[in-house]
Amino acid sequence: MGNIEKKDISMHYDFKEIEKNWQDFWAKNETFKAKNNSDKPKYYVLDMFPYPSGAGLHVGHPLGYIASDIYARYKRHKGFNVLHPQGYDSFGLPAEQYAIQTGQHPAVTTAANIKTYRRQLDQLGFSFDWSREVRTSSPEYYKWTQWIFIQIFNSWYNKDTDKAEDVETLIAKFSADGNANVNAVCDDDIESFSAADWKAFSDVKKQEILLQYRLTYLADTEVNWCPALGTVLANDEIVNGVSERGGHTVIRKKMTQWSMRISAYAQRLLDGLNTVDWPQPLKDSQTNWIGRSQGASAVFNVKDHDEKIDVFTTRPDTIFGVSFMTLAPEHELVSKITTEVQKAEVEAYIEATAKRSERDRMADVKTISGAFTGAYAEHPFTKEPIPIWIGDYVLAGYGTGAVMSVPCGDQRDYDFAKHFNIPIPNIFEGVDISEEAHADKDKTVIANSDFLNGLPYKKAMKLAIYELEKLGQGEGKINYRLRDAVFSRQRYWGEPFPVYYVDGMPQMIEKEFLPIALPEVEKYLPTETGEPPLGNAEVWAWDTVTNTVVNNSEINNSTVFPLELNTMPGWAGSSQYFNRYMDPHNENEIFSKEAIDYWQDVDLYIGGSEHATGHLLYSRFWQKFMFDKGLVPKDEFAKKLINQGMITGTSAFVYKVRFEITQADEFYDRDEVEKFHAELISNNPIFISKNLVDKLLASDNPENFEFLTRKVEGKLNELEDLARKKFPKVEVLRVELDLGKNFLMPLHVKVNYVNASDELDIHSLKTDDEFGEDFEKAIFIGEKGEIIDGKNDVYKVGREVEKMSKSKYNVVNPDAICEEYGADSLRLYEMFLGPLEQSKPWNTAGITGAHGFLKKLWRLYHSGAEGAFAVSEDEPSKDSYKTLHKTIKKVEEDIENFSFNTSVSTFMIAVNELGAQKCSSRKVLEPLAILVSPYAPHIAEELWKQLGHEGSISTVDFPKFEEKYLVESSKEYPVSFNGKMRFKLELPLDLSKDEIEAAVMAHEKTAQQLQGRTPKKVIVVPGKIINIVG
RNA sequence: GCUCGAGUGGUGGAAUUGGUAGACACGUUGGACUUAAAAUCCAAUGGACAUUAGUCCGUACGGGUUCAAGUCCCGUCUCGAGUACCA
Repeated sequence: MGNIEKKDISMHYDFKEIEKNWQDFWAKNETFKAKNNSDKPKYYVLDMFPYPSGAGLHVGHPLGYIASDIYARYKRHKGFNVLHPQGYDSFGLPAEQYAIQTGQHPAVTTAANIKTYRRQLDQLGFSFDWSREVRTSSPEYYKWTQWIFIQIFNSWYNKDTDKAEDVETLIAKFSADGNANVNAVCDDDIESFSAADWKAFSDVKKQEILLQYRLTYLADTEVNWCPALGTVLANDEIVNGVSERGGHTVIRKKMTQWSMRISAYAQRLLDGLNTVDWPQPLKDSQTNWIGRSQGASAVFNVKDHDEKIDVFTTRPDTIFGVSFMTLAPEHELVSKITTEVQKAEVEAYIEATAKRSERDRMADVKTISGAFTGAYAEHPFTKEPIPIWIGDYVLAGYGTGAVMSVPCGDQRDYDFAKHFNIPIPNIFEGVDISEEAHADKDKTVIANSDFLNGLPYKKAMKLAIYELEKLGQGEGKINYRLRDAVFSRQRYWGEPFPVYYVDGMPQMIEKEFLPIALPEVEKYLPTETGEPPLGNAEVWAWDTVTNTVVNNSEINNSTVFPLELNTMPGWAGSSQYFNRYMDPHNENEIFSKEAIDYWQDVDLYIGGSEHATGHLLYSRFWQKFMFDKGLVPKDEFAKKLINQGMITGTSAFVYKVRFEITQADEFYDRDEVEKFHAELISNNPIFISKNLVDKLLASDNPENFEFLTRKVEGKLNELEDLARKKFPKVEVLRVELDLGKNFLMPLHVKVNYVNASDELDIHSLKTDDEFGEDFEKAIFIGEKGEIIDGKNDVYKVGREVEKMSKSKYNVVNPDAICEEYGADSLRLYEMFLGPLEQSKPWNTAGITGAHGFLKKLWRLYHSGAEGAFAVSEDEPSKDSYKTLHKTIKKVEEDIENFSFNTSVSTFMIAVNELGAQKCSSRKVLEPLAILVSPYAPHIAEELWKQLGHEGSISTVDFPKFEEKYLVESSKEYPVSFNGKMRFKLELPLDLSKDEIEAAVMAHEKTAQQLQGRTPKKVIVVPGKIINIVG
């Protein structure tokens, strides 16, 4: 052998060599390391934090990363100091579930997964500043998550200043005036106390009271408990009444949990949406989630009791239509007011509703159920008695958990009243309510309502509130659907709380002793006594003398105390990571003032829309909190946000024909015969090609089936022989095609065995490691109807767009694409597929277009002998200049508009044109390389180097567009007759309207079109179009 | 049910203010090169009729505005996403 010819890199487009070289170069030179100070303006481009899953990336995942990378690279060319970091949201359920099953420590699996992720990200050529990488599961990082938790704990929300303040200011108020004049967001059931009371309270009592005000607090809450996962879930982690992860049942349960008082920020979270450039659907879903509604609270006294029922209503104008009250079954008054007679019924009802899971409750919304308490409330105006019911259509968690039921104006109240035969008084003028409630507000006039008679909705509403306030039995009120967020998880693989307990009261650990590291445990399941997994830790107690974590055996509750056993939820680590990236290795502060003052906020944030009501809401909440504390300069962390669409898969199907065996089975054991048949059929499948499928489905012409039967006769006979050998005593034994209704069975096959023409590689399928055996004896009938044997025919698969998933065998791994076509091709193709925000199907076949483009691009710079690098110093032709500047203009506009798909087309057009022009001028090819560089950075760097430049292309100035190269002297006008384009006419652009009209009318084709008619009108839009009407 | 978003060739998609519908790419068909294949290059490619010149239809469907509508207005249908007893 000896001399294997070493190919000159300049000779052909060797993407493997090029991509590897430049990835090494970038890493070695830290090309994309961002400085925290610069004369350049800053720009912060961020991708949503990835969870490093075990499965690695498929081609759908990098879509957003490619877009953000293009934008980041573009901004560098435009003279910005760009921050483009990446890291891992590495706490999470999958690693823990794996740990439970295998005993493998989640840290080990997580580290391995991160390694795979990193390799996959690196091979795509992203311009991340890896020196800033963070991992939420590393103690250096979660130290600051714990620190933020402490800050939140030490804060309360002052409604007077409308911001979070230190609890010290609250304590000062308590000491001075008690709590009567404190205007705070806090628990509802707070007793009032004077300054003297406060001073007299025990220490524990004071702590208890403060907990009711803190922005994160410990309280008995109705939580969403998921028994299968063994943990509570936040509202956004439940989809359709089951857990988002795994789809497990969720039930309501009362538990002591940490909660975040996000409800304090409801209005500001709503208002902030108007200040950010985020997609409207995302804003809409946050708006819905926060669920602001304006109305009034009204107080109804309970007859023969001291109790009051506080309700929230959006329709105080309908207060005279109240004919009953409904309380949620969980409402605290229920047990107090229920009469002896009704007790049994009410208790039975409460028990029945408590048992139902969230999903059950949601599933039968239509079933009306409830019970009468026997008690009556008093109408604030008429003083009439109103029966009090309970019903599970009233939610304990919304408003006050009680409603004033106005059946004539609310469909749910109406249905409930109908079902239980409760009167339905009509308080609307001229409205028929015999069939359904009248929920319309506009054009509604109130009647039968005392002082509200004759008033329209808006006026009645104001007056009703005024009168309620006068009575001291209500006031105008705004209510939010947004609940406080449960912040405890009964899990191992999450941030430990920096909390220990003294007399049952939570105490924060001082900042200088953080982080409190996750302890080692024997097993990752809850303890036998039902405590969270940290209950298994042996070294999990806090020594207040040494300020260290010590063995549980040392707990004495005087100096050594038990630590918190819950961990923080998944969103804890991702709620401030974007700020930590600004100064990720700072050991003394979460980030320095200089860093945050320089970077300010995220300029562009790209990620999936699935985070709308989770991460993106919690992050905004924490940001606003940090803003209140003066820690960050902006109260919204991301100016612009884009949701990239999903890439779906294009599944491939083969079609199995069913066939049957008819026989007499009286000589043999039935089960045995059936088993044999089943095996015979599954071992000898017959597949028919796509067009035969279409033919058979299109008509019930029996000839098509006969044709098919003839084709497979040989095989059927062979099977019959096998069957006869096995069961010789059977005389009638026939194998034939099943021509019944479902004669076809589509089966997924791996998409990588299908080529661009949808032809199946049968040989590879049959030798597949996983499924080869299933197809070994299979017969494939091809497009022409031939049994495939070598190259006599081809088998075409059917295709269908489905979600990319392992079970559908349509997952495409970027590693394989990079291997065959290179990262630059993959990047271009992903962008070329369609608009970023839209979801679109992946089909590997199309990548040849992007790859072909790169080869053509390469050839432009390699027009020398045998493809050697060659550019000329000659002045480019006018056409080449025009092509270049047209491209600069379009690409710049496209990137600014995030329309990456159209700029790829633009590049293709440019290269096609320059190729046709035989352009090899440096003056065109140099700027072209820069234009392409954000999209296909490796090839651009290589070309830049060959053009004779030192160093990276990445910060070279973006080419400047010059209008003068596009100025034209003439235009090819489309000439339309009655709006239909008939021919084209080249005319100078400096002609006046009249001159254009004259030129067109003089044209022979015009006469031909008009055929002697006189046009009624001639429309001329100079530079655009000519339309002749007549 | 409610709230958004979208319907354009065989496929992904383009069309900037209402102004040449289908750019660009895949696929398909034919051709060149080759012993052959791959690669590459050239040509055609919305449909129907005519196969020279042309004509008609065509952006989910039905109306409307306009010299001109994929684009604007009204109504209908279909699909997708989010949300779901929120008083």
